[in-house]
Amino acid sequence: MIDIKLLRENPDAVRASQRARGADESVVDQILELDATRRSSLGEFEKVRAEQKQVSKSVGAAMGALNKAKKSGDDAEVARLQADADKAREDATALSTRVKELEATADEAGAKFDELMRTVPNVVLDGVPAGGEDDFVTVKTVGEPVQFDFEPKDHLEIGEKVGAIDMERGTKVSGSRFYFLKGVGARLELALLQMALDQAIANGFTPMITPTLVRPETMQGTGFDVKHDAEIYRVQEEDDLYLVGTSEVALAGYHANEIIDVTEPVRYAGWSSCYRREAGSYGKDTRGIIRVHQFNKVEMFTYCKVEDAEAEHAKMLAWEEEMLAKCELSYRVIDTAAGDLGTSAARKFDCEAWVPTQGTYRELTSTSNCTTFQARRLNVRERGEGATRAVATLNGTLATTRWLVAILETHQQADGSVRVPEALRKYMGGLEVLPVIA
RNA sequence: GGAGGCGUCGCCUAGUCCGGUCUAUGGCGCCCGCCUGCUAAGCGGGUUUGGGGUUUAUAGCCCCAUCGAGGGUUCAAAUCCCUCCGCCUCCGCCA
Repeated sequence: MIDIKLLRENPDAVRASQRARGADESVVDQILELDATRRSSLGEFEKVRAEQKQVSKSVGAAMGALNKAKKSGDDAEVARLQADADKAREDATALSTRVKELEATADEAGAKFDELMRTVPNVVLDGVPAGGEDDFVTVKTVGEPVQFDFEPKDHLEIGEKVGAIDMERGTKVSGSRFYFLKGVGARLELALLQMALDQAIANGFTPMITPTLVRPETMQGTGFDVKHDAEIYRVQEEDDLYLVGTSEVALAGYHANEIIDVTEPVRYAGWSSCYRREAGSYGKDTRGIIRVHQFNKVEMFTYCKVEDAEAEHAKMLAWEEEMLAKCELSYRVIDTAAGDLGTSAARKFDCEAWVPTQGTYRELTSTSNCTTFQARRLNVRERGEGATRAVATLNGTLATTRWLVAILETHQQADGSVRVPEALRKYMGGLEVLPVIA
């Protein structure tokens, strides 16, 4: 959720952001109007409510005096006080009715306001390219696309040759886009994730193995729409739970409704399976493990002061690049255009690795600066000068199953074996080459 | 799965049976001040969070909500009723 104060004080900033995203600018004026309505109806309700409380309290006092008089047996006094009490009660009843009406009006105005506020995506940061998916800016390109003196095979063919991937049986057991990683494939993924976790720990992240089923409010707080998002798997027959598409969800929810100390950035590295329905991607990336329903990931997640967010974002990008370098991959970094940012992100950098048989760069990492947007929804705050305020949250990918695609293809050799990148060897018992077994 | 108990403003706690100065008690911790060579002790004050209003404005002041969450009953709910969430104990089942 964006900051209503920003929208009130600088509506043009929000309009500009909406324009850059290709989203509706008119919501700004609609919200300003609903905000005014909401505040005036709230004021009215509170005024009458205060009155009602006064009168109601006087009923209490009258009852007390009445009971005292009854005990002392003064009949004339009892009659008089009884009349007072009845009168007060009558007044209170009338006010109570009025309060209920005003409260209903105020609640309605508040609900309308909230509803529209929730539809507004995060305000993009200065420098984010305007436009849609194709309007990204390439920040830099690192390494050259690998050249082969033989015809390179795609990751699945290699994966099968070295006994790393079994798609056919994955499909048999669970359906399309499911797979088995076996033998060196299983080892390679664990090596990659373990290397990512070690790097994260070295950089001050606390390792976390997170829940992968979460409640609707956790999902929603992170910025996902559980009712309409076709990407989310739901477990709803007996339990109202949702399978996460990333451990970001659990890590963002971790400090929900808390006031935390972010004098220094609080960093978590989440290790989890991730689940995505991949609805609407029929026919796209159907071969191999590039687009699958279930994969594993090590994800960085930071809570920090909003002033520190951009610096932290740069660090996350650098850490992602460090991982790519260790895997000896060629890649480019893109600054995602406003219209292609998620709801929560104010800026997003993707690292895309070169995939030889596709002749293109494919996304391996994504790091988003969500500024205070997620924290406001999840109610994660810090103590500031006299008051509390929302913290900033950021996330970034350190490793995923998809990395195996780029690693297998980039480091393949003429006979179909695969050279293991130096940095990964110690995580694979010193193995230097994945040998051909089929 | 069955039966029961519990959830109070950082922590502990009074209040809940029987609704009405509860404007939620007291202690610990923490903050400010006083006192004192220093420290400790002592004394005084403060100490949930969110929202609205007032103000040039941080402050200050006024108001509303907040006793796990949400509904309900009532002039009035921490207190009575319902639903949900969480924690604990016992029994059963599975490992």
